Amino acid sequence: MDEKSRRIPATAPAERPTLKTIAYMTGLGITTVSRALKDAPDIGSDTKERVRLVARQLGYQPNRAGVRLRTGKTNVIALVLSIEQELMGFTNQLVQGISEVLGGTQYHLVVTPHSFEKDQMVPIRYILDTGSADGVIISRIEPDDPRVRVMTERNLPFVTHGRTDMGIGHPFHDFDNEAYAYQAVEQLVKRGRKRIALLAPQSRFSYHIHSRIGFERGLVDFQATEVSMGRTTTETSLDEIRAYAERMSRLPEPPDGIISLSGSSSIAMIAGIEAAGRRLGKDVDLVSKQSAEFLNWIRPEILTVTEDVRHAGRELAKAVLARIDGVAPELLQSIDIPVWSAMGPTSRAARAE
Amino acid sequence: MDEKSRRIPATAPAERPTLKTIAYMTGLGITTVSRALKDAPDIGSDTKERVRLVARQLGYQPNRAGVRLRTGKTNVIALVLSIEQELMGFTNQLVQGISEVLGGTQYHLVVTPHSFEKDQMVPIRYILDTGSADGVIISRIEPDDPRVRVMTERNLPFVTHGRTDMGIGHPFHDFDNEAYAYQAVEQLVKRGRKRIALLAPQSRFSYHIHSRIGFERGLVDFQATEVSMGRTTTETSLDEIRAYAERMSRLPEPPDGIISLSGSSSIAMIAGIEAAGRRLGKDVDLVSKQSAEFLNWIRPEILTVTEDVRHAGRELAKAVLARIDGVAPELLQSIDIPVWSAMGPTSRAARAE
DNA sequence: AAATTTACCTGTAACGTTTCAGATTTTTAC
DNA sequence: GTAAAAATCTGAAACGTTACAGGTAAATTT
Repeated sequence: MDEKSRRIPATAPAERPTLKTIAYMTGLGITTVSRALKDAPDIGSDTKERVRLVARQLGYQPNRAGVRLRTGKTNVIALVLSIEQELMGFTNQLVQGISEVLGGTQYHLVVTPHSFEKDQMVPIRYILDTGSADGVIISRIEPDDPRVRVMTERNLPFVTHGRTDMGIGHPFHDFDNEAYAYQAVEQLVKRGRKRIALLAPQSRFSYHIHSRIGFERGLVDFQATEVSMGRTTTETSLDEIRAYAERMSRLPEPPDGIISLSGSSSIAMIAGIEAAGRRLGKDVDLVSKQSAEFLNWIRPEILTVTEDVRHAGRELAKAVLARIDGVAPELLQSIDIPVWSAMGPTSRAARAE
Repeated sequence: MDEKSRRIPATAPAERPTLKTIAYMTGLGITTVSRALKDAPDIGSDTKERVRLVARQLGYQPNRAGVRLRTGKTNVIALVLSIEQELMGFTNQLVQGISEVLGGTQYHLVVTPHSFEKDQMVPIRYILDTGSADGVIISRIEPDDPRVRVMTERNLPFVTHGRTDMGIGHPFHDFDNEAYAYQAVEQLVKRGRKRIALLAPQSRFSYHIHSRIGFERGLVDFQATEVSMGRTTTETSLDEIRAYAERMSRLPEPPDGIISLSGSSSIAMIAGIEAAGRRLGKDVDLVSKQSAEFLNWIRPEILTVTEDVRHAGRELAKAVLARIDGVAPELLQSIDIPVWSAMGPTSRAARAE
């Protein structure tokens, strides 16, 4: 009775409205309200209108736990990431792109990282066992990918950022790394380069193979030769990449063209090359893919292709949503082609030097 | 009866176990099982042991929707991000750090971006209205931040990446930008620099103020003068930063020292400085904060402080979890101090040139 | 006018969990 | 040997939702 001992303090938020609230306010049954909000055919149109009005007025939002418990629908998209992902803005862009699409829907984005390559399956199994997502987005795809196999078997909608080679028609979005590598060779040969090195990802990834194929096709078509990068990949530590690049640059016949699949690796490459006294754009040309526009700020001479990861995020999100809605996997496959950067504002800086 | 028309195909996953399953297998009541798994004091210790054994055997995981519906506990931490966040790996690192901590718990990480500064409150209100998270992590903090106010009022556990000045004791983790700016001036003066410019974030952010304070204190203590950056901030587009840096570098008395609060801005600064024909380390020194080690790969001469955003992520996650567990906000406040990079491997590259 | 159809609405049950208020058995106290 | 206390266990109810099986009244058919 005392003012201070009230259950509900003055600042308490209004109780969250439920179907019951709306049912009470409209004088209808809970079922009717539920069906009205779903635009079911057996509800009168004026009733629907009335229910919708009240629902809007109250700011009704369906309780996700209720829906999930009853129907199993989580309204969650899981983004499964390896923590070894590229540093330079990749995840950021991907998340932004996905969110752009999910923003207009009831879906939430849950980010689920896993530590090591061995644990690849852990988050997938967790999602399968607990039913904690309606759809999954994975990256760092391998040609024969166990994650793809198990999600296909268990009928969990998913999309891959990258392609597999498993004879399973699944949704994917990919960047055309084959075309990139091929065109990169072409660009280098056009600049008179003949001895070319390819810094590719680890061989287990699908895009290693794609870039190798494009690269080798390019070597043949444009008549250049390969200089080996040894065991160095884009996953190698930057220090080691730098060291390797320096050693390679001091060879009697060093490469005069280098193609890199990763922006951060390129930074280390440049350091190594220049440490050996070779000059970019003069002694050697570098072609690099990047996920954020930054290499040309540093060295305008670099030929760059910026993979639009944000766009990839949008495509991936749209694909997985469509898959959840039952669209055939074959209709949810897309590939981005490389776009070569025109020399940007920094080219002026270069000329001024 | 026909093999093909069975309800449960050979590949069907075993039904997910629930408390009911365990109750049935142990011959106990559902309540008992529930209490046993929570280690409640009114359950016999041998019963507990038995229940735990069966639960482990079955791979029992509590149904999150059930828990959430009944208790309101979501087991979700929401990371609220502005899409204008720094490009170079910031989000990535933050997410990784948070996940590292959440990985050992029942909590999931939901990433909730919002588009514009105007919409700052939208995701917060959504979370409050729908109870969709047990805790919230926000960044880009303002001295008087409406998000902090409303979450405090409504008693929603949260932690800020940055400090406020509202007289509200709330959990935060921050980088000591004041110390950074102060020490940056010191470093520059030590190198004989006297006319110093500060590229700070927009003035509405708390860390603008902190860096200004440290900067101005440094100017006084070490007897240097300021060269204005005009309206240029770390949020200005890279093109404009470059243009401003170039113009500034062509002044009759250009700055001989520049302090930058953002790694990507520094790239644009460098481009502008060099476009004007000035040389880093010779005519002008640059001090920069960065969230990933990359500036010294590019220009070894830059004095860098790398903010360990991954560590920040861990601290933020730990703080918000502790806050959920009722730990006093005042005990959940931490500040990282600047760590100046020793010249790394690239310094060799620099010397070799 | 009766039978049938149509249009519209609704109560019950269930999803998996926890809280509450007991219930039963065993132990302790006297 | 009985009363009280302690130790263990449990069913019912509720969180918010939707599927199901039906109910009622009006409109249509015959």
